[in-house]
Amino acid sequence: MSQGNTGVTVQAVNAHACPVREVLDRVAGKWSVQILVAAAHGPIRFTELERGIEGISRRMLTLTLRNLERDGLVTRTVHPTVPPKVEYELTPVAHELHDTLQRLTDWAERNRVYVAEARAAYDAEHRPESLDA
Amino acid sequence: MSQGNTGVTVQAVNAHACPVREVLDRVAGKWSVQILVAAAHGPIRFTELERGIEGISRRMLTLTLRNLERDGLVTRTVHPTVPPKVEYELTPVAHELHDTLQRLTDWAERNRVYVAEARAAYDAEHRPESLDA
DNA sequence: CCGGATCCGGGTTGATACTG
DNA sequence: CAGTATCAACCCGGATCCGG
Repeated sequence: MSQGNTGVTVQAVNAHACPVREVLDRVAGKWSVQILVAAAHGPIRFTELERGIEGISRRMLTLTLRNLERDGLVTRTVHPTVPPKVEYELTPVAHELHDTLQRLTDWAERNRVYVAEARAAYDAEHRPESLDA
Repeated sequence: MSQGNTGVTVQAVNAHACPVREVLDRVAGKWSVQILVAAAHGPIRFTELERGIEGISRRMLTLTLRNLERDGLVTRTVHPTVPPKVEYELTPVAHELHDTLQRLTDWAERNRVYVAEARAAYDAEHRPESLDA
């Protein structure tokens, strides 16, 4: 448990800087946000998440879920039925975060093309991938 | 320039998922946000940033600045003076982002202790680091 | 003062196989 | 169904040296 493979987040030791990084580090994981979004509608099962996120591995799903649970963003409920059944649900705090995340989404939506164009222009200028000749 | 060390961002190929990840990937870099914050007040010089962020290396500062510029979030202005002088400034779009980021900060501030406690509780429960005995 | 280039370690992710 | 364990690969980030 010391050779780097225990968590999914980045939040190393730089949270001291500013609270912005603190929250970003918490959701900076590759899948955290998607899980938060997927579970926003209500309780959802492990397999449901796995099939709904498309591209995530069992390992990453478990790991990310663990961290989310650790931070008090999701609750884990085990139903001791014959075929095991575990449901994950967002906590109120997580719902607040999800709400805030949507504002970021708005920004992304609004400026998506702007950024894409800026990037294309920059690449055309600095990355001689295809010049006119 | 081919063995992985060309950029600072994460934005690999998973931006297709949702716009949330798209924006998060863009600022998920370890220093992006801090630079955005530091430059929010107005034009700022390279060295100013370097000394103001505390802990960032020249390399990372340059790299992050490049990506920010590439995405159209900052502008780079070179003053051909005797000692070179380069100033960076946020674009309007970046200012919007910065504004949105502050909402996230609010969330972080409000729930900082909650998360910390949740984490402590979880660790105490699942990580036998120090039991009562 | 500003920045590029290379070397190199460490953390995070992914694939796969195994278990209750 | 829900997870865990191991192995390997990849990318990010830091240190340092060199150039304008």
